[in-house]
Amino acid sequence: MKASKMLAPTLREVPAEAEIASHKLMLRAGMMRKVASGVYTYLPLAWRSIRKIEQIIREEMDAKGGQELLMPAVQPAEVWQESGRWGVYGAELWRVKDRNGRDFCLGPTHEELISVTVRGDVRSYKQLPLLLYQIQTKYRDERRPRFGLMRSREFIMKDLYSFDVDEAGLSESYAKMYDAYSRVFTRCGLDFRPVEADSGAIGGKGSHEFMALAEAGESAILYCDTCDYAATDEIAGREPLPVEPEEMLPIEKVDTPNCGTVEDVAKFLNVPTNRIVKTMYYQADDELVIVLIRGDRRINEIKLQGLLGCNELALADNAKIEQGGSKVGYLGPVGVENIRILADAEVPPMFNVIVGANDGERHLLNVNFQRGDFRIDQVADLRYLEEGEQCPHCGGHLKLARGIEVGQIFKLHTKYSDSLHVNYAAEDGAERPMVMGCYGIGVGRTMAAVIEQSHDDDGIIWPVAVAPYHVVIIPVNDREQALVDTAAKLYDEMTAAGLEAVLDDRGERAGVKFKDADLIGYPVRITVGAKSLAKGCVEVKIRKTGEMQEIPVGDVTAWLHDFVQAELAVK
RNA sequence: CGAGGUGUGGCUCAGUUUGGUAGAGCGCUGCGUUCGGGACGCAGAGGCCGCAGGUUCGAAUCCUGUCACCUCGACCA
Repeated sequence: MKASKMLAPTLREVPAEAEIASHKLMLRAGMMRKVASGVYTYLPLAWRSIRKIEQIIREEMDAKGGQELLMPAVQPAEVWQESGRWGVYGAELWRVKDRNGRDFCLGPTHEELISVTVRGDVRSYKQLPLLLYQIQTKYRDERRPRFGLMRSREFIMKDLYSFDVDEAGLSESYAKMYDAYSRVFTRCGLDFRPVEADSGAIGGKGSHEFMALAEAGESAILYCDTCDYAATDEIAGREPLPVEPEEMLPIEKVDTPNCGTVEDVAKFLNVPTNRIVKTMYYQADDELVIVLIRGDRRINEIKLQGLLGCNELALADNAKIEQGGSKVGYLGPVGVENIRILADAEVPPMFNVIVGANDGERHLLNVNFQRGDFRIDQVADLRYLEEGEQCPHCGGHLKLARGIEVGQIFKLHTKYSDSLHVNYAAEDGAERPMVMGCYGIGVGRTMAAVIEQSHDDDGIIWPVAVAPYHVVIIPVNDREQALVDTAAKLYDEMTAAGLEAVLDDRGERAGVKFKDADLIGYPVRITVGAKSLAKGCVEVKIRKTGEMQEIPVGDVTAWLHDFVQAELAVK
C-alpha cells in the first residue's frame, strides 16, 4: 500500500468525543469514525486488523471442528416470542417494524435462530455433536454506549453454538471452546484471564468470561493472590466466616437523629459498620421484598435477581415504604409482617446487631435473629465480595482488578432446546432435547482491548498478529532519488515476499512520517536515509522495544520475514 | 430514564453576558524557501453558526420548541 493513497486520516488533535486511550488512538490514527452514538465506520486500517482477528478466530474455531455459517441480523419477532425472550429482553433489544407493521428485531445474539435452524435439519444423534458459528454484526440498543468500540450499539461478534446429546458432550464442547478462546486471545497478544462468570440474560448455568486486564475495563474481577481462583465480582461469593458467640443482650431502642446512613449510625453510636444490619426494600416485578445485609456489605442485585427469578428489580420507591412511622434510613425487620424477608448468609449468625426501628429516627440495639427477634424467610448469598477478603477456595487474599470482557462461554443446557423444541432421536429411538452451549467473542472489543493494553504516548503498538500492516518504509527525503528508489525497491520486494508493507511516499517531511508511523503503530519501521544508505544499509526500528539496527539493503526482506514469523509463532 | 453540558469550515476551539452582516490554530489547494521527529512565507478554497418558529430595522448572539452528541447518575435505607 502506498501511503499517498491510503485512507488513514490521522489527526493531530483528539476529537472531543473520546475518553479512553484506545478510543482516542483509533480516532487519531484514522482507523474509525463515528456515524451515530455507538455506531461506527471502520476505516481501512481498523478493518485490516479486524479481519486478522476474525481470521485467528476462524482458524481456532475450525481447529475444534467448528463450521462457519451466516444467519441474518434481522430476525422475526415470532422466534423470540417462542423462546419467551421477546418479553423479557427489555429495551436493549433493538425492535423494528417492517412496512406492514410486523415486528422484527436486529439480533443481539442468535440462540433463537440457530435453534430454529438446527431443529429443522438435525434429527439424529448420529449428526451430533455439532459446532456452528458465525462472525456477524450484532445490535444492542445500549442505554449508554461509551468508549468507542468497547460498548457500541452495533458491533461485530463471533458466536458459536454447540449441540450435544448429553451433559458429558456439552462439557467436552465447553472445554474445547475454553481452550480455543485461550488460544485466540493469546495469539492476539492479550494479557487476559478466564474468570468464573454469571450467565446473565442468556440463561443457563456454568460460564466463564475472558477478561483482558485493563484499567479502562468496565468489569471488575476478583482473583486470589495464592491459588488460581478468579471470578467476576458479579458472582464471586463465599460461605460466611464463623462468628464469635456473644451473650444476647436485651433489645434497646435509641434515638439516632439525622443518621440516615450506616456510616452515620456507626459514627453516632461509636460502633463499627459491621455491627449494623441494613434493611433494603426492593420492588421485584409486582412484589415488594426486604433484603437484609451487613452494614459494610453491598447487595449484589444480580444474585438477588437470580434468586427471585424476576424480570425487573429495583430499589422500591420511598413512598411505598414509608408507612406507619417507617422512614428510609431507619428501617428494620423487627415486627414486619406480610412482606417476604430475604437475608444474606452473613446475617443470621450475627449477635446483638443494630437495625432501624421503623419508628421515626430511632434504631434498635441488641437484636438477635437466633433469639427470634425477627423473621427471615430465605437465606442466600446476596452480597458482593470485597477486595482483601478470604479466597473461597484456599483462604488466600482476594485482589480486585478491572477487565474488558472480550469473550464469554456459557453452558445453556436445555434452556433453548426445551423452549424451542430442538430435539433429536437418540440411539434408543426416544426423542430428547439437545444439550446446548454458546460462545461469544467481541471482535471490535478485542481490537480495542489490544490497543488499550498496548500503546504509549506516541500511539498504538500493534502485536504483529493483528497489526494492519507489518512494516512501514520511509524514504527520509523525497528529493533524493537514491532514497526513493531504494524504498520503492524494498517495498516491491517485501510485497512480493508476502509481507504487508506500506510505502510512505507522501511528500511530507520526515518528522510527519515518523509521527504517523508511531501513531498508527506499525510493528516495524524501515527508514531509508542517506547516512545508512552510504553504507548500503537501512535503519530498522522495532516499535515495541524501540530497538534500532542497521541492516544491509539486500538482507532486510529476509530479516523482516523471519521477524514476522517469529512474532506470529504462538507462545 | 434522571441531572448537567455542548452543537460555529475536515479537527480543536473563540465569539453569545452587552444583537450590527463570521474568526483563530491545525488540516486542505497553489507557488516559493526548507528537508532525519508534526517547518516557514505568500496567495487561496472551505461555514445558510444543529434544525424550526418567534422577537427585532437587524439574530451565531435574545425567546420558545425540537433534534443530536457528550459527561455524570440511575444502587445501600
